[in-house]
Formats: sequence, structure tokens, C-alpha cells
Amino acid sequence: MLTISQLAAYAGVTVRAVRHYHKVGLLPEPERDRSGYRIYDAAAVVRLIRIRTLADAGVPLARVQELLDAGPEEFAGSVQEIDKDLRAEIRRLQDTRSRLARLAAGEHLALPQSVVGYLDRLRSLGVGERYIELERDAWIMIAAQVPDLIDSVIAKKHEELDDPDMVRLYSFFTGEPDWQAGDPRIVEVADILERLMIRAVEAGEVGADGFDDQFVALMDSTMLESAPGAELVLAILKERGWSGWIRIERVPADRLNTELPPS
Amino acid sequence: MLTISQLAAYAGVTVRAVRHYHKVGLLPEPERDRSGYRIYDAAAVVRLIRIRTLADAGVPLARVQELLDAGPEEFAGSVQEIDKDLRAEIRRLQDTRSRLARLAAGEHLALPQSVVGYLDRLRSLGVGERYIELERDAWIMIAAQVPDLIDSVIAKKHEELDDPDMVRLYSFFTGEPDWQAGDPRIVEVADILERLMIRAVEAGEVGADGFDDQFVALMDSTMLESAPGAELVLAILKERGWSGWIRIERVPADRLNTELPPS
DNA sequence: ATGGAGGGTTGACCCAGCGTCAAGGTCAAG
DNA sequence: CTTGACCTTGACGCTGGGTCAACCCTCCAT
Repeated sequence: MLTISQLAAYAGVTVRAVRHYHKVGLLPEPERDRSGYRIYDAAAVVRLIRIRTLADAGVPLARVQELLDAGPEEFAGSVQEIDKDLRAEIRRLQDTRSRLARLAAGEHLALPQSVVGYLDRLRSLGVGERYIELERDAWIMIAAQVPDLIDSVIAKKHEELDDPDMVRLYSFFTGEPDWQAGDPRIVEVADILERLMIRAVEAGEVGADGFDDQFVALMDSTMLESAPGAELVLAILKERGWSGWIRIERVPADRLNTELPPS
Repeated sequence: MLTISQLAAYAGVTVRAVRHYHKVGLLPEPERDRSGYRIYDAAAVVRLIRIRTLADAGVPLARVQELLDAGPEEFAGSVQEIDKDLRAEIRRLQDTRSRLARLAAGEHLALPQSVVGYLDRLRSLGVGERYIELERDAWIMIAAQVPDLIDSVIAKKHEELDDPDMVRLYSFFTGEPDWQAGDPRIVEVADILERLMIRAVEAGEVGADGFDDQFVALMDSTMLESAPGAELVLAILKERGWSGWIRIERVPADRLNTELPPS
């Protein structure tokens, strides 16, 4: 008669594995000697070897039971099913591999190539890295929100950059984003923005943009928090009858001078 | 500001996943409002999206951290390493698939083809299924014990079966293994066995067989337990100066009439 | 004011297949 | 008698969360 470690050695498994098979019911619990040790016979060795043979062949332990008791036909059927699972898993991993390869190839962390190109264009205009990072984070969110529209949105942004006023606007963002109240650039920026807004309204480019209100509010508040000067610019524009930041709107006259919505 | 479910929705993950990332330290725990709710800002959305981007690409969560903080070079290196892991896993699964295919193709549960052929030959000699099962279990253990030698051992067994005495021996095992004391077949079997043993000793085929003593004892005791007549046969042979079953030995004269070793 | 719906919170168990302590009982040998 | 090797049960860990459970918070309608 055998102890558990002898049994395990004969079948080429660990003691822990044998006890695990007892727990999941694959191997019946044997008799104990008077001190509580399990004592095994050769039949246990045989059953354990068969369990390992199946397990080594990739059969999940949960299905080993049925296969051990199966006749030749169910056996073949179950094996085919297990092979199907294996094939599916392999395909999944291969898919993962190709995605990883694409990620490494260039899309820098959640950004589609078109956005990377747009950010590069901003850089070439002299925009500072800190501002670029703000833009980048915004674009990450937008890309996650509307992945199908992102390329067309970026295309429109490129068109906007053909407007000299837009280039002038970005030319203000070369240094650190730490503008204080009283900075003369704030009024200049507001002027440029207003001109851009007027032109956008005239071109009929204002209205449904595909984002929901919550999302717009989130983007607005983020911008306001990260760029100290933004609030000041917004205040000036508000006096002149504009609201919004990401989404531009003419404020009706009767709502002028009301509070900004809570961020 | 966002609640956890809003954050999760923006990044396209479940609330549970977000909390999981908190627990494993991938996403810093944010402030709470006075009622204990977590409140998130847009930066959390961005970080969460990046986490998901990497995780979806097959990066294990444990490595996402380092990749988020990595510069472009470490990034590329880590990605390559992850890809290596993926390739290894795919190979492992493919290997598993082919083993499963071989298992289904014929090696009937832990038995190499040569043994299956040998058992078939026994069957063709008229040996009963019950005896075949006993043999089969024994061969499963032997094959697990010395997988490299199994084919040559079987080849030797086939040679032994060319001996008419061996065929005669097996011809006794056609029915149920329930021989009682006094059965005349017992003496006949003992006679045949003794002739075979004598011939084996003369041919010098007795001695080292590659099995350790424990293993031989295990096989012996199993045979004795499963076949009621075996004990009786063995007793007769012992009187005539033989010991062992699986491994045959001439017992020196001074050890005659001692106890059988404990099984 | 109260009740219900629809959020949120922590905590704990679940999946596979064991590895790895922990804390203590048993056995054989010197 | 001691030592060291082996046995026992029990519990936690890993991956990436899913799925309750039990309870709290907020808002809306009555």
C-alpha cells in the first residue's frame, strides 16, 4: 500500500494535486490508516495516471470526469468540443497579438493616427507641450466617445487651422498656461475667439455636434480647471453674449447675466 | 464631476472593473463627496481609457502600470516581451491541441499503441475481458514508470508469446478470475509457470529489469488482490523454491519457508 | 413625511489549478 | 528521546473581474 507521496510519485504529479483531485471529486478519497494517513492501492495509481493523461492533453479538469466514464462515441464528441475551445482560444490570442502590434506600431496610447497628426501640426505652430497635453487628453476622451467620427472631426479641425485667425489664436499658447487676470493677451484671445465664433455661426456650423450635454459640460469644466486664463476669457465672451467653450452658443438676451451652470 | 458609473460609461468599462483598478493601484482613489461617493474628473477618464487600451491589447494588468509611465524605448521593449509571452502561450496551446488529437486518434487513455496491440493479441488467444483489464492496468503503471522502455518490454513479451507454454498458460484465463482452493487448474498453471521460469533462468533472462523494488512489490500485491487463484499458485511455487510474480527469483535454500514480504 | 426607484458603498464568494505557507500530528531511525 | 521527513487540514494567492448581499444616499411623486 502507498502513501500519498508515493502515489503522487508513481503518477508524476504533486501531492497537492492529488489532494486537489480528491476535493473536486475526480479521485475518490481512499481509506485512512489509524493515524489518519490516506492509503492507496494500485487502482488509484491507474486512475490518477489516466486523469493526468487527459489533463496533460488539455482537457479541463471539469470534463475529465465525463471522459473517463465515456464510451468511445461520447469520448470523440467531447474531444472535438474541447478542440474547438482550444482553437477559439488560439484565435483570441492571435487577435490580441495583432492588436498589440498595432499599438506598438504608432497609435500612441489610445490615440488614433489622425489625432497624432493633428497634434503634430499644433506643435509645428509653436504650441507649448503643456497645451498639447491638454488637447491630447481631450482628444483621447473624444476618440473614446465617438470612435467612428474622430477622423472626420479631425479633418474639420484641419480645415479650421487654415483660417489665419485660428493660427493666431494658437500662437498665444506657446508658454506655460498660467495667465493671470489683467494679462492683455486675454482680451486679444477673446477678440479672436469672437471673430471665429461669428464666422462659424454665419457658416451655419453651430448646432448638433454628436456629443451629449454631460460630455460637453465635462470637457468645458476640465478646460476651465487646467487653464487659469480660460475662465477670464470666458467671462469676457459671456458679457458679449456667448456661452460655451467646446460647444459655442449665442445666449438669448433674456438669459444674459445669469450664473454659469455648475461645473 | 462624475460618479463612478458615469466614469465607467465614458471609458466603456464596468463599475466593478473601475473598483478593481483602484484595488490593484492602477487608478488612484479619488476624493469622496460628503456621502462617501467617489467623484472623478476628466483626468481619471483619460487614465482609465489608457488602461483599457493597453489591457484590451493584451497587456496583463500587472504590467499596465509600467507601460503607462514608460518612455518610448522601455515601452517598445516591454511590448516585445509581452508579445513573446503571447507567442509562447499560443505555441503551448497548439502543442496541447496536437496531443489531444493524438489521444483521440487511438492511444486509448494512457496506453501506447504497442501495449494496445499486445492486449489485442491476448484477446485473440481467448483471454477474458476481466483478465485483460488486469493486464491493462498493470501496463498503464509500467508505461508511466518507464515510458522509454515500454516498447522494448512489449517486444520481449511478444517473443515470450511465441512459446507454446505461454500460450497454454494464458489459455487458462478465459473466464472469470474466481478460482477457489482445490481447483485442479491451479496445479497445472503452477507447473507451466515453473517450466517457463526454469527456461528463463537458463536463458539468463532473470535479474535487473529496470524497476525498483517498491514498484515490483506494488504490482505483485495488486495481482494477488485482484486474482483469487494467484495466491494459491504462488504458494505452490514457493514450496518449490521460487519467489516473486512480476520478478522471478530463485530463493536461496536458507530462506525457504520464511514469510512473504509484507505487501 | 413617506415610499419607491435607481443610483451608490463595502464586503465576500466564485471561476482553474494548483503553489505555498502555517501549525501541528506521526513515523522510523539513531 | 530527539531529529528529520512526511502526513494532516486550512487558508491565502494568482487573473480579471462577475455576481450577489446588505445597506446607504438622492431624488421624485404622492
